[in-house]
Amino acid sequence: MEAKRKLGAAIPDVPSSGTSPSPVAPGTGVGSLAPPAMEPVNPRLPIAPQIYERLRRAITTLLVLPSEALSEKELSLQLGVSRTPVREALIRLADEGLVDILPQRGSFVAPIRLRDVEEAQFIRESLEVAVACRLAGHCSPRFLSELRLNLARQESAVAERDRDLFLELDEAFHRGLCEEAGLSKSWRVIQSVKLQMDRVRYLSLPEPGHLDVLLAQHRQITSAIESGDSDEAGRHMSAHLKEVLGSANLLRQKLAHLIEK
Amino acid sequence: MEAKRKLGAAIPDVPSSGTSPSPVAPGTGVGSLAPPAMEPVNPRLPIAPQIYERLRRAITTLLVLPSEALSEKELSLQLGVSRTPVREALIRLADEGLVDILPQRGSFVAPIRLRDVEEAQFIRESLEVAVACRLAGHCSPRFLSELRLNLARQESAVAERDRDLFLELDEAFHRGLCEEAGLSKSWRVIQSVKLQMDRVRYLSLPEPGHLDVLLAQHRQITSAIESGDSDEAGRHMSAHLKEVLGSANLLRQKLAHLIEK
DNA sequence: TTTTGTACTCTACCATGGTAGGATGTCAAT
DNA sequence: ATTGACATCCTACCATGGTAGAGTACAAAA
Repeated sequence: MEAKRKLGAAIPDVPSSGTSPSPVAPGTGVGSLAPPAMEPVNPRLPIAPQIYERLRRAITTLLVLPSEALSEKELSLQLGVSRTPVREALIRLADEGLVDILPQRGSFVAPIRLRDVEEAQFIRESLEVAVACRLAGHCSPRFLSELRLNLARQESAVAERDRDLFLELDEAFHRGLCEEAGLSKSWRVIQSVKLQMDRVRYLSLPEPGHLDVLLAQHRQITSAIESGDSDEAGRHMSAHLKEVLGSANLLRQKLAHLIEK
Repeated sequence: MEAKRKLGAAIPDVPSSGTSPSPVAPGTGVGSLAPPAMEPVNPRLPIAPQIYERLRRAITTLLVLPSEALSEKELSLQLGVSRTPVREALIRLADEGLVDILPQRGSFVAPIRLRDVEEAQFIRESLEVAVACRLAGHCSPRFLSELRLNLARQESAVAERDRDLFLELDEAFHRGLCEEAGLSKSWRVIQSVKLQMDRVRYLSLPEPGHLDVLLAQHRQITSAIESGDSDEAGRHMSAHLKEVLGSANLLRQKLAHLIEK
């Protein structure tokens, strides 16, 4: 049974040596200008979520750029599926603000709207501050040790300049707080609005001291939660999340061609 | 050939006027096994959103009860459309937690999960408290007068015991705060999670003094915002939103057959 | 040169048929 | 009487064809 997938691994599934040999060699130009060259889907699993995941990744990593067209037909051809699951994926992406669907005209990668990024930051901060406040002094020892382990791994990631690993651990850190508080739906909301910030974040160059600052803030948040100081936990979380957006302002001029408004 | 409906229905239905009085008495239950009997769609407008809207209303007003089956085929027959837009509507409702889609088994109205209702309340409160804090002292005079007008209309609605009108004005009140703060996406999130609370709220019988309490809280919030007292605005908003959920606990026993966990 | 009408192209959108898999009822075997 | 296998039904899911509408390019008229 290859359909069983454990939850918790942030690594996307790799259909390693898929059952069906793709008739189209990816990257060799099937006739389009700049194909995203995404991996083919696994036909044994529900297709629509796979399409969604691939498109989401392609958009947040700027593999496809804002205002680029996302044709149902073209995508279905490239991915070797019909238009229906592609359409379902596009609808969901449109719900999350990553795609603009213009009826009878086409679907396009949404521009980076600074307004939306700032509001996403507002929503995330509002929720996570409340999560931190609620969590302060109500953690299981088991969870606190997990948190400390995560922080230790963050430290080694910083030491090794492994930015991708750090971002992964960062995500696990914040998700863990929500789940320990029994607020899984809140994390879903955060994740949804965070997509708007991810594109900007992906562009922020690895400034040397930045990760150290973030790690230090993670430690402060953890300490405040552990000691049960609700206000302090909220303050540190607020400062931490403001830090993330700070990099966006630095990019404003540099990315004028990608940003709207 | 159900596609040949081009010239038939030129009658413009009223999509979201909101004031359509539902003839369903909340306490008596729907009683019969009668089908939802929803209005037919307008084929000139995009169909899928119309289906979504009708189903959302039917679920939040308990016209269809939890764990009831929502078959794509059956709904498409009842509404006179194909299964595709029905499916798209169901997917969106599943995203919002009002429908459970079990692959290859069926789609069902989600049970009222008290956990989810409480978390929806948490999310809403976190966001709206932050909105109120941000808004305090930063309102245009024009908006404040609008707010006062809304409060006056609320007062007359309370005087006339018009609960539906009050709920409508209540929604406009909270939405207005978000929009004045330039946080339209936040309102979308609030609206999305509020769906979980709406089913419970729809069941709360009209206790005589309840609307007066809510109105008084609206006034307190407005005053705090007007005077620029951020903390006070947040506190009043928090108390106000906690009040809404309070009725849920009263219903816990009464609705055990509708509520899960 | 500017404006307008028109044919064409491309798109999302919907209808509809086919398919795989879970659920259930029936019947035989123990 | 209980249990197991099997046949049937029903479901979501996907593939695919058709349709109307918005953009666009070009030609004709002012």
